Parts: sequence; C-alpha cells; structure tokens
Amino acid sequence: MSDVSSRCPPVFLKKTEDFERVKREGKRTTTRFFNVVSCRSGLGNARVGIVVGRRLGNAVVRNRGKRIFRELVRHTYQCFVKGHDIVIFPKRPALELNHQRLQEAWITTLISQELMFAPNPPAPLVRGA
RNA sequence: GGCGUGGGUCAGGUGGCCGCUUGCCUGAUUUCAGGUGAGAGGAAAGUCCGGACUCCACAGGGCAGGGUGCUGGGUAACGCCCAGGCGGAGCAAUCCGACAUGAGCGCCACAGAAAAUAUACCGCCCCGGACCAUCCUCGGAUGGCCAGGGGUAAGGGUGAAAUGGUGGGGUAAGAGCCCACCGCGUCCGCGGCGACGCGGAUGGCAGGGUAAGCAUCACCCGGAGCAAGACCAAAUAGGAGGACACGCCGAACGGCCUGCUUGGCUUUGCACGGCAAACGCCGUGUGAAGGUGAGUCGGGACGUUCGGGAGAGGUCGGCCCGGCCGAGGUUCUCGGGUAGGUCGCUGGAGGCUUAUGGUAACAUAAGCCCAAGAGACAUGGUCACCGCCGUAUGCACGAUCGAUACGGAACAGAAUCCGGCUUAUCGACCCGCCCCAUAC
RNA sequence: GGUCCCAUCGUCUAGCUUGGCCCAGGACGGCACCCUCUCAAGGUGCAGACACGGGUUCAAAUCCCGUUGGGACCA
Repeated sequence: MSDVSSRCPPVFLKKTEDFERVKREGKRTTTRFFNVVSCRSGLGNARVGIVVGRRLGNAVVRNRGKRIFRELVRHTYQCFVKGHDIVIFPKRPALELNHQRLQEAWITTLISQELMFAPNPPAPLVRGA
C-alpha cells in the first residue's frame, strides 16, 4: 500500500484563481478543528489547497498548521474521490489535538461529504495500533 | 548556606517508518529513478541606526533639511563597543544618565507685592507738619491718628521655582555693611593627551527655569533601494535612437489661405410683363447658393532680406548662483519593452584555535574549516527509548540515589548580506564579585 | 522583502503646528425628565474617549523613545 501512495504524490492547489473559484462555488463544511470547501473540477485527479490566514497565529503556528494538514492529505490521498478541488482552513484547536484523534475526525468528515472512499485497510498509519 | 550583582555557553538527545528542498555521481539524457552529502535563530522579529552592493545624479560653492552631542580610543561605519571624568541611586559589588553652549527671541497657567525687569504693595524705622487726648513748671513732653518726605529689603497666605545658606557683630530699622564656615565666580600653580582633579590667592555675589521650544557651536549626511539592477525574450501595440540646418522678437517685400467690399457668370425661389391652347419659354426687378476676377481693407501660417537679441522649457530628484540639454521639421538606422525565464544568490569587514601588541574594545600573524538559498514559500509528521524539571504515592530509622503514575519543556521560522540597538523568552550549566549568617 | 502613514466618547470628528484657559469641545446615537390623549418633532439634564508603557518638564492628548493594532504604496 505504501508503494501506491509513493507512486501518486498529492497535487496541491497553487493559483489564486483556483482558490477564488473554489471559495466562490464550493460547498462548505465546518468542524471544530477545520473547515472544508469543495467543488467539482472535472480533472482526472483530486487537488487540495491549505489556507492559513493571519488570524491563526504567527509564522510558526501558520507553518505548523500547513505541515499537519499536508501530512494528513499525504497519508490519505489514495482514498480521495477523483475530480474534486478541496480547500482546507485549519483552526486553532487542531494544533493542540492528538494526531490519531485528528486523523479520525479528518476521515469521518471527508467520508460524510462523499469526498473519500472508506479505506479497506483501516488506515495506512494505524497499523501499529 | 542565603541574598544580590556582572559576564559567557546552550536552547533536549538517539533510533525506526513515511515525506520536502537541494549539491554531486550513476542510469536515462525534457521529465524521472537510485546512491551519497547538506538543510532556521539568539533573537531569524521590530525595521530603529550604520555599512557593503546596485542603479540614478554629480565642476564647485552657499542656504535649507535631517542626525549626533562629557573626554580619549576602537571600527568599513554607527546613535554601537571599550576605558576614563562628572552627577545621581545603593551598605557594597554594581547600575543609571540626549552629560555641549545660556549670547538673542519665545513661554512660565493658577496663586502671589513681584516670574526676569529691576523696582515696588503691605510692613519696619527716621524726619518735620496739622488735629485730638493726658501731664503740665504753660516753655514743652508723651501717646493716638492723618497725609507728606526719606531710609530699608529683615518679614510677608503664595508657588515647581523668589536675587547665596547658617551663626555672630553692627544699626534708628536694616542690609556681604563687617567677620567665621560652607557654596559660587575670577586668577595663578601643579597633575593629566583630554574631560577634569588638587592646592593657593582673591572678589564680595555675579544671578531663575525651559533648547526631548526657536536657536548657537562642533562633526556627519547626494538620492533611492535586491520588488536595487543586469541579461534572454512570446502575443499585441507602434516606438526608440543618431545626424542635419532652422527655431525668439520687430520691420519691409513676395506669393498662399481665409474674412470683408465690389464687378460679372452659373443654378434656383418669388413678383411683374410678353408669347403660347397647355406643358412651358423669354425679358426686367429682387433674394439665396456656388465657384471666380479685382480691391489689398482685416487676420493666419510660410519664404527672402535687414536690424535686434541668446528666448520658452527641461535637468543637476528641496532652493539659489553657476553648469548642461534643448520643442517642431527633414533624413538615416532598427531596435526598445510587457508576460515569462536566467542571473544577482551567498566564500564573507566568515568561523575556530594559538601566538604577539594593548588595561580593554580591538588589531596583526600562522594553522585548520566551509556552514540553507525558496518563489504560494523546503528544513516536517509519527512511534519508541533515554535524559531534565515539578507534584503525588509506596519502600526506608532519616537524607541522597533509585521506583511508579501524572503533568511540563519557552520565545519564536531565513528571503541580498554583514555590524549593532531594541523588544519577546520556560529554563539549564559555567566563571567572577559584593553583603549577611555560621564554623575554623 | 522594502518604503511610509494613522490611532481622541458607541460612530464621525475639533484641539497637537506654538505644552497650561482641557477632570478634552461639537454632531449623530443612548438614558432620564418636560411637552402631547399617544407617537414623532422640540426643550432640559446625565453618562460616555486622548491605543499601551516609559522619559523630558513645575505641568504631556500635544515633545522624545519603545510596544501593540490598523492602513497605503513599490514587481
């Protein structure tokens, strides 16, 4: 399984107009730890963008938020439904939360929004548990 | 042992798995895969100073503007650092100080007699005078009160600040009027590169605060900033550079354009008359339009000649003197530049060790070492173990060590690079010094 | 990354240049009372702010320094 994830690295959104389009046309979901906005892109793969504003904190806090959610996307990217653009807004409590609890919240949220297949092996990272 | 104070170092470590950026090598020779190495800080922050670097400008001078401000040194430079002086805080180690000048202008609310000018209000004292009262030797004396002349600056609710302070002498009352001590000023000598210090003589008291108010003095500063700048270079759009002679004002002449006046012509409307059956045609008068001839009356640009004269504007990135360029036209040449890309981009006033000089900051020499360079933004995520700190529990005669559980580990993320300052910061360790207590 | 500007009642502002009359003025808004049969309008009164921390000064909204929070511009 790890071979598969290493063969298809996640694609990230980079252009400003892509972010504006998703924020304008997408569907919003709010949780305690992050907000997700998603819309259909028509492309053959899923694309993900992470937005950390100045409200989140100083540069160290913003970098940490981006890194945590980039790792989450990287570990679960092979389960994503193709053809969607997703923008994530991390929130303050996600930085203090334990990693496994945050990952469970992340997977259940995405499955409920039909952006992700239920992974057949429970999760690639939880194999130690 | 406790309290305090100054300086320095560090900013958890190791390993597994999964990832990111990148140098080199190999395969492939756009991409990609493998191997191997590197990958945030003491403040990377604030952008408060100073430089390097790059472009623009630049003969030079003056003014303005900004900054610094005890003295000497260090440095590429600084508002930084070191050493010293002076003032202040502290028992002390030590710390703090925009700490130059007081010539001129401005301001000093309220209160107060008065707020910067030397005098004056109340008061105190003396003098002579008018009135009243008492005594009376009927000359006057004493006291009160009223105005006047003079002497004073002792005292005067104030105020942030009041014209040296304390004590004594002196006087009608007083006053540096005189004396002693202290303070202050001036002069001289000595020490020091200097800021300044010490000693002596002397003056009789100069003269408020504020310059982080305007100012003066000394020194420094050209402007902008890596989004600086250099190179390559789509689509679209036409521009850019060089050379040439004339460029301004006045007068005369020449032709051109236009307005006006006037003559005739063409077309057409109206009125009258004539011819004609009618359509219509002809003549006269009048109005409009068009082009045209003349007048040279008015205006415009152009050319030639003559005379006068260097003119508008721009630039020197605040202004002036001064310097330089110089509109539009003709002709010649073909590049300039946006998106995008590449470079600038990290080897440097570099670090460490030793030696020498210097009280020190620092400098010099030798040896060794190479340590991030992005472009939507890399330097991470997770697990385990070890180490540190705190609390609780149990064991233990008590303490240290050790055990178990829980909790904690800050401030903070390079963006051209350096030297500083300031601000944020849980802590750990090392070195020096002061004071207190105890022991010897 | 760099260059600069601003901060005053709930809101918009005056005062800052030249410190004192300022326990900071005005407008809109809020509250209470009067007027009216009631509401509106009107009248009277009240509450309410110098972003924060130091320094200079007798005295700071004002001058100087630092911090915080906003905003503008530069390819």
